[in-house]
Amino acid sequence: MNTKEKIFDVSLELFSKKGYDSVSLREIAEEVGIKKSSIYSHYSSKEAILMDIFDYLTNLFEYDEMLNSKDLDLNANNEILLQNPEKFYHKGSEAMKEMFSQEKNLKIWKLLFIQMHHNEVIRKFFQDEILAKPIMFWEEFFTILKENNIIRQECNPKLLAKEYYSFPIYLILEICVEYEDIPQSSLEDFFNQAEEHANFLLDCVKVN
Amino acid sequence: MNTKEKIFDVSLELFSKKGYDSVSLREIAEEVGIKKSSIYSHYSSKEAILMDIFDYLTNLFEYDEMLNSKDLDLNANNEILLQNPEKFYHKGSEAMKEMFSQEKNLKIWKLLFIQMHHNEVIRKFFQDEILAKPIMFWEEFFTILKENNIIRQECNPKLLAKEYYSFPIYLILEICVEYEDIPQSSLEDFFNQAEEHANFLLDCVKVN
DNA sequence: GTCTATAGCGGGATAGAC
DNA sequence: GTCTATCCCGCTATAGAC
Repeated sequence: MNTKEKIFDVSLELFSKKGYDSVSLREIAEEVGIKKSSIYSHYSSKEAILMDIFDYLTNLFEYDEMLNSKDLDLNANNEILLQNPEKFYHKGSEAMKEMFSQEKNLKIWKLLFIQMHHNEVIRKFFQDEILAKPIMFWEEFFTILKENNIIRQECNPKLLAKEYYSFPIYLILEICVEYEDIPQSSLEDFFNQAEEHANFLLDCVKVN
Repeated sequence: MNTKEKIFDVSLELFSKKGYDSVSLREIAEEVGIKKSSIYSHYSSKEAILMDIFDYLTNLFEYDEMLNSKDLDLNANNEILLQNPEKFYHKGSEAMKEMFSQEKNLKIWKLLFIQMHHNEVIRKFFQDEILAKPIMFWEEFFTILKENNIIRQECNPKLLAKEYYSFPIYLILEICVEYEDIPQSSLEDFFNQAEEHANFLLDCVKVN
């Protein structure tokens, strides 16, 4: 691993634990094993490191979207929906699990939680990618379930979207507040709770 | 209003917008209308201001708990529960609404959200008072409803507690991310959504 | 690319006149 | 209590030797 990659990794690690402001270049350099001025051979400024990490996040999200677009394009999967509603029914909870399957992802979430108030670009990203877009997806999801009479007609898809999504967000917040390094046991517990939530909510609203 | 109170108010305002680290004494002093060194006639350090604000929060929470203890002592209200289950049934949603009835309270939430990663004392407070204790309350709430056969026997009170509480937490997060100053219209929307959520969840689990 | 040395700045905090 | 002046410190960033 070259020095620039080390700087990147160490910075992500420290920023996600303490926040951008509280981490000094000296601290990063020490952890990497160089002097702080050497950082400027790789990055033009401290802010540039943060933005490099942020670009990485952005790409990661776009990559995930690309991967998922096949399975989660709700319109394209209408046939599956009509032929095998039960299978489609739990696609949501699987997607949610996948979202947090990597510890790295949770580290990124924590960084976003800590950093969004400081940096306008990151705040906007959080607002759009973490809050708004997922809610839109779930709303569409429940709308289709409703249209196809899989869930009860008195259900409000917009409400259900938030019912569905607020739970994992709460779990993430819980984890981020509780741990500096997220233990594996906590992740498994997280999955189980998310799964239980998905089953509960879907059972509540489905026809029959 | 005396100078110390001004410093307090200005600091709460600025800290909740930008976070403790990003606010300088110079900035606070300018807003108050004095020089930064004069702050030390009222507070021994910058940290002392934050801790003064934090003490205020702590008292506010204790005061709320005292006020609510009469109505929300679940054991003491068992009679009401048995005589008039419907009334008790919605006590929860009312308590939830009350929790955010003041704009000041939301400002405090925002401060906690921003600041909890920086300061260990505040992190602990957030973890206990904002996350753990309310969940314990709701778990007890749903346990009693279950014992008295008001909600279905297959319900898991611990899960329901999080189902119930994660929704308003999500709403608060949404508001904190979206606004510097929280507009009245957004607060009303908040109440309506919280109410809709409470009705939805309680309808889902009640017997009949 | 990495180092030492240092500039330049802004932060929190203190001393002492008024 | 408020001011001006100043101190000390740690920060980001730069210059220049190797």
